[in-house]
Amino acid sequence: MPYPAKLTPDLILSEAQTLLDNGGESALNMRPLAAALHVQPSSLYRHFPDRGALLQALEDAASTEFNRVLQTASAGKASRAALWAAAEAYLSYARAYPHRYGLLLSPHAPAPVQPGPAKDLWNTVLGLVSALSQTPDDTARTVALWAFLHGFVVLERSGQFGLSGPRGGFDTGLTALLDEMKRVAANRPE
Amino acid sequence: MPYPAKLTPDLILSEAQTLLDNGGESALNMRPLAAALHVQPSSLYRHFPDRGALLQALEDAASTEFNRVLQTASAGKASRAALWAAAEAYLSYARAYPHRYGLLLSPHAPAPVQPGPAKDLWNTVLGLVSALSQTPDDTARTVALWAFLHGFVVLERSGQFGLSGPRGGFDTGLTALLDEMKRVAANRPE
DNA sequence: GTCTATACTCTGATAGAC
DNA sequence: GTCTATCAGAGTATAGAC
Repeated sequence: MPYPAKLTPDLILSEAQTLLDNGGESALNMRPLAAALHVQPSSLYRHFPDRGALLQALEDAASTEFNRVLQTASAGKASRAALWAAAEAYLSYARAYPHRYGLLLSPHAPAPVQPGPAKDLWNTVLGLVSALSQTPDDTARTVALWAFLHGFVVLERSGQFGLSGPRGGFDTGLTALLDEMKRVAANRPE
Repeated sequence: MPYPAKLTPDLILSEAQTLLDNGGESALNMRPLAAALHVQPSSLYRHFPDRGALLQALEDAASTEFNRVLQTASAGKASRAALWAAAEAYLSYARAYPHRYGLLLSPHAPAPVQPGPAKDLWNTVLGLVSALSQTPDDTARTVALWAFLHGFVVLERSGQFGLSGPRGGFDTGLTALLDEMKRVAANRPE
């Protein structure tokens, strides 16, 4: 009484996504994945050359998805509101899908210098920041904002804050960074 | 012709520190550690009950060391200069000892809510921030600054920035956060 | 294209001789 | 207090039957 038992890349990826979401990268192993698909581990290798290929596929999907989330959140808003909304969406996504988010900034993740989904994601934030600061290609402020957002996500997740403080820290820090961008824009046409 | 061959907790910790610094937590394993000490793996268990105890000892040492570094860097400076110096020291330490730093913010690290070395570290930064913002127990701004610093460290390390931008992002972001603290202080006696 | 069976390497940890 | 020997488990990946 074999189950559907027909393996396709998409079916494998779907189950792999579930394992990733539940237990993180370290829980995405070939044996449990095969078990969840009612298949022997060796069968997976007919569809993906190795575990790394599986992770890469999930990583690309997460980059694309995350990028779309940020764009949707900021679409049609004025520059400061757009960036604020994107920042909120950033936080929400990282909370909702911590392990997908973790995949995006894993050590082996390709730097966003090379074309690809990660680069697209970078460009989305770069565009929002540059619009607010009215500074073309404002990498410095993009880096600063991204560092703040990522650091907040990581610290919050690791429980390094107590129970108080985190949310206030987010609003305070974000306000400080966005206000500075706005201030620069005001002084720019000088 | 056995080597010094006498095992002490400090000797073990010293070698463990080397392994950690070279390859991170995942490189700190009992077999390589024993080999480096010219000893059999089982011998280590006479001095440490398990691997976790070893990691905990290294983590406490790193917290204490890091705290001392920040205090030394900021000692005797005016509030803004003190905080800026501490931030620079934070970055330098994380760059110089990435794996010790990584231990401090590992998922299993105790939240700085409980007394201990981690709490002391938190209090150091909290004190510097509160002095500048002239806001007692200013957890929100401490969280914001810490998030920024940690995020910057992580992103820089993972190569997520290109070759340009990082350093400018650090100065820009730090300036924005510290200026806001100073501004709040100015408006406080109101 | 899935199966059985297995090779290989790594991990932490323990029992008991000396 | 270090040793030999071993347990028990994890992991990725491959060969070859069907």
